[in-house]
Amino acid sequence: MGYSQEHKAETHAKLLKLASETLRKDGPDKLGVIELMRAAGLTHGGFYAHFRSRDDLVIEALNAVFDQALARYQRYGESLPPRRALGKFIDLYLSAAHRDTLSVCPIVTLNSDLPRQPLAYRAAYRAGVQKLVQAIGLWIDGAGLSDWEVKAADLLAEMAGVIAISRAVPDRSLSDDLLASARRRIRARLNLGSVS
Amino acid sequence: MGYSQEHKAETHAKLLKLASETLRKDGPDKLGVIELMRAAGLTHGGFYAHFRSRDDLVIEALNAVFDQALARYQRYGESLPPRRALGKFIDLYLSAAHRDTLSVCPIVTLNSDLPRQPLAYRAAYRAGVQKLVQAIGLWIDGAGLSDWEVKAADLLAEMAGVIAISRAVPDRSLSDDLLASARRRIRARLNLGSVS
DNA sequence: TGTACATCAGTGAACGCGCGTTCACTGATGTAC
DNA sequence: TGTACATCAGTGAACGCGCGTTCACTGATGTAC
Repeated sequence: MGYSQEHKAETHAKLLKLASETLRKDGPDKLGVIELMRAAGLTHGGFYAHFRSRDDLVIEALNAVFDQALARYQRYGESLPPRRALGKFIDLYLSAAHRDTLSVCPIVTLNSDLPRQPLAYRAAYRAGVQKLVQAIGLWIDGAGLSDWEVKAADLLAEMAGVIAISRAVPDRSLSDDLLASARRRIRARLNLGSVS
Repeated sequence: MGYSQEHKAETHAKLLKLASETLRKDGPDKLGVIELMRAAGLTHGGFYAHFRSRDDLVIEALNAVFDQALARYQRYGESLPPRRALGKFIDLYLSAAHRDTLSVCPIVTLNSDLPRQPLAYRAAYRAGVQKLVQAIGLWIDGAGLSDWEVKAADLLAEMAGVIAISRAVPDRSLSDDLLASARRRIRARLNLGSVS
């Protein structure tokens, strides 16, 4: 074999990493085969040694994007008790830094695109959302609150909405107020106190 | 003139109506010149008698979509005092019907696409969001609540987020609970009572 | 009132371009003897 | 250890396709006389 199995796996991983970045930044429609291979320093024909089709790539990248988000969020709460973890997660999610960094939470980046995409993409998206809901739900449940599933979905919904609007609102100080007000309100609702 | 001025204006209006429907349903990237003209029963070449470019079309359609939403929301509250208007708006927005009807609120439909679009599109989008915030703010202010601008932006953010997540959540009954819980919470927050 | 002309919304072939995919190939390396 | 062969990741030209845009045109109708 001209290339070892590890070499192929490495290339596949590199492609997936690049693809997930593009997906987060530019959405599923802009994730192109030729551009991806160029970014990886390869030529487009080689793509089909790694993925059966562009559709397969998008689905793998969707899964990767949610797995990355999940890992990041879990790192936020590492070695913290559930209430503290939840508070930290909320503060980081609703920070000006998150608002100003495109492409962080896949829900914010993909929520309006995905309902228009093919069924297979939507299934991957929904599975990703569910994984996030369940991870956040663990903290909520651990904090002794009831109805963790509804509360977790609610929390993600509200925070994603706030980030989306905070990016669209023309007035910077209104945008900052929006984030601060949402942080306060959500913390109060979940009995988290005002500072982590 | 082979065609009267009114005829041209009518065709322009028809194109804009079709374009805004496509924009709401399929997003800015899927709003195509050829498809639009075909839908209007015309051939693609004639497009340039009505719009200077596809970009101009998208921007006009963005404005139209927000104007339509604004008009619809204002119709909800017609001849109602502000508190009642606000309550009705919230109930209709967070209804299962809205969740199951794609393409109603432009914020839900466009929020993740728009940040990736050209500057001119984003400007139109932001202007539209601002118009909605101000219209909702009028009700909030009229209901005697402080900080109407933050509260209005907040309200739109949360409701748009809830609709987005309620569409992505695989479990139907969780999705319904999500809507009901958001309605209750938002009504309570704005002192609107539990029934309109 | 009747005729010649100008206007311009709409036509449809053609353009360049980028896309996803195919395919005959290359050539470095692992395997068989 | 040395040689012949098989493998297969990656190459790059080519494909069909749909896109936005251009452009010479058509022909129904308003205007000028």
